[in-house]
Amino acid sequence: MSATIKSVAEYAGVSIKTVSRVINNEGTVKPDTLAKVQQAIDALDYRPNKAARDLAGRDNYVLGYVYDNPNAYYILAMQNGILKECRSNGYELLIHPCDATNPDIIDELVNMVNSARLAGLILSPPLSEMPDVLQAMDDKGIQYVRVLSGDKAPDNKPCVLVDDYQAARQITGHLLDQGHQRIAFIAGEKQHHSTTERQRGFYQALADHGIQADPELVIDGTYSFGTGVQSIQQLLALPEPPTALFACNDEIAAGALFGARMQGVDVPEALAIAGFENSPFSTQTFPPLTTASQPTAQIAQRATSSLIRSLQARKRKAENHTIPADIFVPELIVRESTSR
Amino acid sequence: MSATIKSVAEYAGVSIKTVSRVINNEGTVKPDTLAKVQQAIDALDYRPNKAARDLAGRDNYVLGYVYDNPNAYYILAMQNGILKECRSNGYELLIHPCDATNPDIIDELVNMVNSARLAGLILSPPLSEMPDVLQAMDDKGIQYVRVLSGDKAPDNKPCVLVDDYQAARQITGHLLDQGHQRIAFIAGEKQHHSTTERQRGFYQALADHGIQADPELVIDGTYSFGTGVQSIQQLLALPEPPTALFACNDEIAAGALFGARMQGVDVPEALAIAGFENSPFSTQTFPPLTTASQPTAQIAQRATSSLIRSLQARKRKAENHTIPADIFVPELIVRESTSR
DNA sequence: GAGTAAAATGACAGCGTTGTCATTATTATG
DNA sequence: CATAATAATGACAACGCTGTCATTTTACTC
Repeated sequence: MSATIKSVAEYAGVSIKTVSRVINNEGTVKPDTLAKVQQAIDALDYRPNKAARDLAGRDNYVLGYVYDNPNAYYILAMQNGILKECRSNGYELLIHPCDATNPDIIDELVNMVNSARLAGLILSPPLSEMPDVLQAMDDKGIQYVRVLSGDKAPDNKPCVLVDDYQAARQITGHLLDQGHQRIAFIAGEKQHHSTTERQRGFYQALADHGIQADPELVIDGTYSFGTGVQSIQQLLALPEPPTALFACNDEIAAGALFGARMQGVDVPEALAIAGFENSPFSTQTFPPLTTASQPTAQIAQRATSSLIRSLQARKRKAENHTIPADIFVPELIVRESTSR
Repeated sequence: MSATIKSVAEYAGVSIKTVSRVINNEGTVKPDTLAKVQQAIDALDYRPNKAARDLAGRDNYVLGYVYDNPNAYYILAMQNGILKECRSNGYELLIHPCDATNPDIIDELVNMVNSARLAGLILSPPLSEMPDVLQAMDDKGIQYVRVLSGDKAPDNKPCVLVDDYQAARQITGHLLDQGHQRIAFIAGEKQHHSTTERQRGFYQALADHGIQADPELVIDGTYSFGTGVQSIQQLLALPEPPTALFACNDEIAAGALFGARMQGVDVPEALAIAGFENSPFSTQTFPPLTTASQPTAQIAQRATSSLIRSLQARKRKAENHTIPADIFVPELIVRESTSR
């Protein structure tokens, strides 16, 4: 039988409430009392019973990860990062897949948070970028942290930023450095900020080099292999086809690579291709794809840690405890698909 | 405020204990009482409070899903299926990614089960196929359910079977029906039973048609795009190359498709290619891949339900409550990659 | 050193469920 | 039809913790 708060209290010669104060860092315990209790906790190898805490306390020590994103690798990496941080802080994770296009999505989320008594929510794109969802969470007083694309926080609510703009600028810059002048861009879903940010970075890099973007070379699509295949056909059929392509993600890039091969166009000799996201398969294409790597698990971990800290701060009524937003810049990974 | 067992009891006009009996499937409730309670539960949208159950009861209502599988789609599908069943039974899910090649894996698992007080474990390949892991679980009295490849249960401990053998036989049969005689096979990791079962099905189908398998046409590899690319080069370089290929999964098939194109070999005209698993990208290759679809989420759901039932049975001391193993046969999906 | 404010500690009632055991309704038996 | 055996239901005390509020101890003032 494992130790309970009662046995710790007896061992330390204090009341259970004092032990409770110690384990919750309430800070109103005298240093020598605290030492006694700490020692008792260590001696008995006491670990608070989560079920009892949840039942007795106001909040549950459970965080929620809500996602709707077709990219399984991304979700899993997020999940792993969140999990890691949850574990080291005694929190548990509730996973909730959902459909962001569902008109009742807001009710669904509010319901879930209430019925599972979640302490807070971790939101990734596209949910983290839906104003009405965020508004509803604010209205209901539900704590959350967002992972979103951008180079500065849109407001002062907790978020972790992924600077797709900067990374896209670097990738495009890399292509330009290789001597390319006609560079095509294939976009993903416009609802994802990542797409617009990457596109913004693309344009900025061209501007940096004094190059006027050719609208014919910019194609809208979805984050899919199919988009890559179709778009590259369209691009190669142009009177003056591009010599390089920046695809909004690796799946599009892989599709474009496939499409180019189908038309007998050599990569990278006749066409350089860069992707984004550093998906596992980006090393398995022939040639391997130049891409940008976002440390998704690390981003998730940071987001979770920031959520937990703000949760604890709120509990101690430390009102204006603002946590500065972290920014991650995906790192350029050069592989053979853009060799000279 | 969400409904409690007390409000359900009042609504149904019974005692809270009777409601408890209903939600725990204790089976000693009269049919019409049960109906009344069920209706009250539905009307009030009651969901048992996990913390209270955990605290009051002996076991925790938490299941664990332990996985080590490179295929993100598979994991996510499993997870969704498990989650669905967990939710409808008031269980929670603890996700635990791990590395099956880690020598301390067994300690890691036992530790995790104990410290999180898990009620049971859901194991998928390759963990579900590691005898020492299973042995350790048995020794420690940890309940589990396995998802594994096979056409009959290897023992009488709970499992859900995926009949890769039968499905592989069907795919190979489909290729044979198209008139192919020289059919190649590319295998995945031999540690995965799915590989050996699929290979067995392949051989059986050939034997069914009185064809002797040519060892030159059978290549060992890993479940990866790269294996596909390399293997197909090797196969096409043969004096008498195959006219059809059965790849052990879609990733290999996609690689083979890519490799064939690179060599100027048309698919399906000069080479028919079939994969396995019905991965999301199998519709996005050109041409789309013939494959076999395992309803992974459904399999996971069934496995979870079987675990939960056996957990409840054990609780009621119903000693020899054996649940027959479910068998799922993946379904053949014919697409253009094997058209005549 | 008395009086007061503030800090530290404790007593005790829940939280929502399950387990135990007592009670009541139903069925089977002679 | 009475009685025993069994099935169905209920009353109530835990489970281990936190919140509230009362009480005690300490620090500070004049």
